[in-house]
Amino acid sequence: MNIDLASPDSAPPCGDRVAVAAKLAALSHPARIEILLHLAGSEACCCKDVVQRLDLAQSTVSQHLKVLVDAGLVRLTPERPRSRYEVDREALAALSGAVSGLLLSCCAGPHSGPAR
Amino acid sequence: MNIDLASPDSAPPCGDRVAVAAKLAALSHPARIEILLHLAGSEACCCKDVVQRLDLAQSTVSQHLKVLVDAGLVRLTPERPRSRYEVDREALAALSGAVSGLLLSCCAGPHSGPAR
DNA sequence: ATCGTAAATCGCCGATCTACGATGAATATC
DNA sequence: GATATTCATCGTAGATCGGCGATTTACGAT
Repeated sequence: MNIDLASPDSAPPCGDRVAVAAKLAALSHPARIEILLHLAGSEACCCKDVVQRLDLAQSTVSQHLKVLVDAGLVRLTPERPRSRYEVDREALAALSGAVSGLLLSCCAGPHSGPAR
Repeated sequence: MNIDLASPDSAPPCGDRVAVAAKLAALSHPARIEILLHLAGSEACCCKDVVQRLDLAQSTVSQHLKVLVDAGLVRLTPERPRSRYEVDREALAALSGAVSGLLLSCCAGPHSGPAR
């Protein structure tokens, strides 16, 4: 019943705690953070680039990429010679805002929360 | 957490990513997000409070709290009648900053340097 | 037609997570 | 002492994750 309606910032209310948790789960693996940073560092790159950089098997990297794509943090363009992966910068910015909103609201103290 | 990422050849913070990933893993469960918000809403509260709020078994809640404590997001004062849990606001603020920095740096584009 | 490459998928395993009930320890209270 | 409360821990079952090799798919090139 703790549905905070008065979300201060632009962050949408609470129904997305599950959604935020899902995206954070996608981010909660060092290899995937590494992949994200690598993708962000280049315009777009293919699976093999990531494999070479990460010292993981190709199948493993493909799985990690899939996790990121499924979470909506990375966009996949399945072109034929080689697929192109690129970070979804809007999604990352939105997630950044959501996480900050969540964490900072926890920092704010017992006053700001509607939980009472 | 088995992390053998490949070459630490990159100068940027790398042990850091593992630490951030670990904290995000602690946050990547809806129940733990809920717990964090609940703790943030009160000065300090005990396990039983959370149990009543979350409709989970006491042992399960205790486990979730332990995850949050181990991740350094919640402080535990094991007093004897009842232990006190409270959010570590500094840690949350720091994590917020780290995550924002990470995500926004990914948003910045093929940046730093002559990447084209 | 055959080969090689890039990527996705499958099957498998060990490890970890989530949840629960049961048990045990420490402290009040009667 | 007996009892109740609160919490941590143990053992468990089932699900999911992380990793790999092997296979499949879809091209392009020879």
